[in-house]
Amino acid sequence: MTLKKTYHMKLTPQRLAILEYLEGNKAHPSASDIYKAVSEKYPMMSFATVYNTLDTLRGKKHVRELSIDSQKKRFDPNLKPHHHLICLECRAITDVHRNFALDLTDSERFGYEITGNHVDFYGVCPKCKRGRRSKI
Amino acid sequence: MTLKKTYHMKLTPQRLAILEYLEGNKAHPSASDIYKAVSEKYPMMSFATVYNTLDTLRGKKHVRELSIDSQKKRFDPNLKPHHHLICLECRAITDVHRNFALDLTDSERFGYEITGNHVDFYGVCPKCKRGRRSKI
DNA sequence: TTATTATGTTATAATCATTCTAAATTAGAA
DNA sequence: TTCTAATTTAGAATGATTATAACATAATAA
Ligand SMILES: [Mn+2]
Ligand SMILES: [Mn+2]
Ligand SMILES: [Zn+2]
Ligand SMILES: [Zn+2]
Repeated sequence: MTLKKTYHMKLTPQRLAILEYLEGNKAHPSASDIYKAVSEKYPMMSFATVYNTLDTLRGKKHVRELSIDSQKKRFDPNLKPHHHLICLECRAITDVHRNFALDLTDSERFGYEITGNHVDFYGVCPKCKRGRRSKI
Repeated sequence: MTLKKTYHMKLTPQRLAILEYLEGNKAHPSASDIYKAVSEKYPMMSFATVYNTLDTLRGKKHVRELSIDSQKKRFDPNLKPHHHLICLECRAITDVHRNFALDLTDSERFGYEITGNHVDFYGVCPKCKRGRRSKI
């Protein structure tokens, strides 16, 4: 009953499997990552259900949808406000938990009402740096 | 001859039309925005050429590709380092020219070699704020 | 200037992520 | 247990982007 109180949605086996996969997941998986992982354990799972569930979870603010990757949406179950560090070679995404005080002046605001911000740091992850060295 | 020196690529009428459209364009257009605008003047223009040209321009660092919009890539001919202010309702993108000193500590860096950063500010643009009010 | 050719353009097909549809199933309320 | 609105499913549809291969041409050099 506690899960139902938390999520405010019908708890189907499919949804529980997706939630279990997302719980504490720091990899920022895409819909197909989730489908691949979850359908191994639950082969009845449909791709549409992954999309439907992610859409419902996003609507209820249980996951954040990231547009970091222009190929596909990626999803983040970590709801604490935070930023990201992105490897330009392998597209790995790592959390940056720091509160940057980023305020715009009125003239920079252009009449917008600002509700939030997000910083992307770009670079090369340690794994890809190692890979580079071995190719020289 | 000066254009050729600037761009280091064959200058075809199609490319010149695209470059002319992008010159000073602050709207951060998508490939289809560009195709629509340019093919009005140059109806022989193919969609593939828009993609090919954008790819070439990106490779030569004459445009930046933005992944702000998860539906489609958007392109920015403004090469000065800057950040963006995004309307969550109409997806308008406005430039923010300010240099934020955003440095990560070693422990936040996770072994990454950091090459840059980009801040997205989210909010509602003045046009959409007006639209909201009239719907109340 | 003209011929040559590497490069660019085009229509079209292919691909990939995502959304839609409509029929079958089911979680949770009564 | 029964009932029903919500969910799942396979598959089709859509939309952005990329690939293909025949045709055209900008830029180079003779
Ligand atoms: Mn995260
Ligand atoms: Mn810009
Ligand atoms: Zn990497
Ligand atoms: Zn707006």
